[in-house]
Amino acid sequence: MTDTRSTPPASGDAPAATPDRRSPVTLSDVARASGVSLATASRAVNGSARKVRPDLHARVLAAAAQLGYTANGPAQAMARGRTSVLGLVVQDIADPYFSTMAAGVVRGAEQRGLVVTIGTTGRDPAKEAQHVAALRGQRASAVVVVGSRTDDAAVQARLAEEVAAFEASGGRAVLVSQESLPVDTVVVENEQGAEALVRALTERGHERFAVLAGPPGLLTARDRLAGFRAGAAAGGGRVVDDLVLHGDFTRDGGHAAMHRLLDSGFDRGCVLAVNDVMAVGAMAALRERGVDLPGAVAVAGFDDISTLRDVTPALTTVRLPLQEIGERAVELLLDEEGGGPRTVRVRGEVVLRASTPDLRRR
Amino acid sequence: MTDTRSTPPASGDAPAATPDRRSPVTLSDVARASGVSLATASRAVNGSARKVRPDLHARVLAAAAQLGYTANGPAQAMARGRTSVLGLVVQDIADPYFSTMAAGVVRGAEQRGLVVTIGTTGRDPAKEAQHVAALRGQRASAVVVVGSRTDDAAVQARLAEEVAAFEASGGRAVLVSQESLPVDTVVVENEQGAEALVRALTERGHERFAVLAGPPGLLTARDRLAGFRAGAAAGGGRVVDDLVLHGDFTRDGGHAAMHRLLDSGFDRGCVLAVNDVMAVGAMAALRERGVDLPGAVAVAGFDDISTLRDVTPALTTVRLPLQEIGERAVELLLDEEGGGPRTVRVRGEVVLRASTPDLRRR
DNA sequence: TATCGTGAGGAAAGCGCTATCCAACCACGG
DNA sequence: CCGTGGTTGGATAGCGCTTTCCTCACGATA
Repeated sequence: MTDTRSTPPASGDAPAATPDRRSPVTLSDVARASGVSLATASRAVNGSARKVRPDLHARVLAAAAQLGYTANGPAQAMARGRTSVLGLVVQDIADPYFSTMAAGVVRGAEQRGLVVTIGTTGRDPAKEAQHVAALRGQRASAVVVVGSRTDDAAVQARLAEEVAAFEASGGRAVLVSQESLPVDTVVVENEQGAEALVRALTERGHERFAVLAGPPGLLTARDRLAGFRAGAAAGGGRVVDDLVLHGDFTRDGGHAAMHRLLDSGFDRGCVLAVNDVMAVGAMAALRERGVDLPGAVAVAGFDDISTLRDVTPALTTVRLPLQEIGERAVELLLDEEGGGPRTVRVRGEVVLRASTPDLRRR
Repeated sequence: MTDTRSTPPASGDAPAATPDRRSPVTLSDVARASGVSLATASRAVNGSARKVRPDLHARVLAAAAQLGYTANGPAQAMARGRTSVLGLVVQDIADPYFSTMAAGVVRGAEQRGLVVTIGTTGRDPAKEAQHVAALRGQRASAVVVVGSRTDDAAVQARLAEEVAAFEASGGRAVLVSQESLPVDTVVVENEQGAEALVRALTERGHERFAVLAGPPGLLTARDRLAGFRAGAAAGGGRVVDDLVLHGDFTRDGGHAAMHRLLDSGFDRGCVLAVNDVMAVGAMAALRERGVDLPGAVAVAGFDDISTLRDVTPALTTVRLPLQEIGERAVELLLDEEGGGPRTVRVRGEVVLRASTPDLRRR
């Protein structure tokens, strides 16, 4: 197995390239110019398994640089039967959760000479499978799906089917966050993180918890909710069922849910949001209603989105190494597969900040 | 490797497609299965200029569906001489400024059946040209470079050269934010927006302005600074030169610059940051030093990053339609070119919030 | 010196698809 | 009944590159 990637070894700073040439320079041109055969030129320009005599090798490279040769990607892809494309599928690239992860994927991919394409689903899980299918048509060599994890069995089955087809056609696939499928996966330990968060809060004297729980069908949200419950129970506190409100997984979802919670008479306790943006929405709602934050109502989130680290009061949350998750996904992609599907588990780290004051020291 | 495909011509077998087929189905398979020539199959499967008799057309489509045919992207690209890839080059996809714009580009591209690839420069302007070159090698049909706009002439020249080469090879290019090059461009009216912001602030009674100005070589930052100066002058206020501090274009850059500003004795006035993330960093610094915000020191930013809309006090800024900019760039790309390079100008809108109180009403 | 193994260059066969060119075939009009 | 366009299918020539094979030269072994 050669791991000679096709990354043009041409040093980035070619001395006198002439990229203004009109009709594209082909490898044949290079071969002709350097007086070797097409085959030799090909072997010299990319790192083939076969060796080329040093002087010829240098001559070809020089000619390539002089002519401003750039390999024709599609042609290479076709001859090889595979592109060097990594397809990334996310819900919404403007969402910091996904864009941070994407940054990790892009970094990992660029290091390895892969091009990243990005597809978005706009929170429609059915589109994930469509994107994977399209990527298969493009002969992408890898795909990373940062999933939504719904509980819609038909949708999941469709995705599983497409991912299987993708792998069957020779590509590698990694899912982030949905371990139910038989594929390499990076999972976030949502439940464990949520539980640890609430344990830390009960230690600080918080006892009465409300939850802004996100959409009912979203497994990520559900896991976090379960973790909140477990943590509360373990710490002797409790999550009152009446105080579990569902809503969108967005800032506005949190904002609306918090208003509803206040409408229902809630005016003291700790509000746990299943992600940071919802928590921030909740804080906005509390401010609008003139509630003492964090005196009367404390708030905590999940994710530790970096652009949200400067809200006031500083938000207690569970830090997820989002960028690292992206990088790990790429690693998983490129490592030789051992046996069955592997799973990388990533833990969050509880970060206590001012939005959840220590009640016992007060 | 023989490819004796045992394509079962038995039709009407199962209505469901069989995407689990191992060796990829080619157009030849479809042609054979439907009893037409390869040429006809090609014409039927994609929208060729040539017409195909309706019954044949239907038969080919049926066979394609039945066999689970997916076109081989690279092969099509090679035969056509062009892919349907739009290359997007940004500095950092985790930065909300770029990710929001990227979302606009992705949306526009997906609507038009283009695949978006994303390249990042990590704030190194020289990498922009490299990415454009690579995209040319991939025979991308379009490229959008969201630029850094440095004043490094050599770097700019290199980019101009690569973009020209890209266009010469038949692709379309659009730059965002750097109008100095002879290419279609979307420019943000930074100076105008900055001036309008400061005018609005002087109307509210602000008179003494400090500026967190970003890197000296960054033209975007420089334009905004110029706008601040113009606005202050017009409104009878002033930007004291001693109070113009340079630093990174990031949250930490703003944070550090604000600390320096406070160290220098600044303790009253309005701080203008050249972007929102710097403004937020500055607010954090003020909080750390116990400065009355916005009482003693007011703060304003630029961009109106949506995840930053919930900081306290709410940040006065200039709203930029980031997502729309991305979409406009794609439009520019696909429209038939008229004559010379076109320029789309986008204005910002001043948004006054609590971080810059109205001094006269107080 | 004759033979074999090895290493490296060259010719050429595709990769899967599009597009050009040809050949049928049709419906007319003369 | 034959000539003329106008259609539409089919054969086929590539697109630019990788990758077998094949060949040849060279040095080592007998």
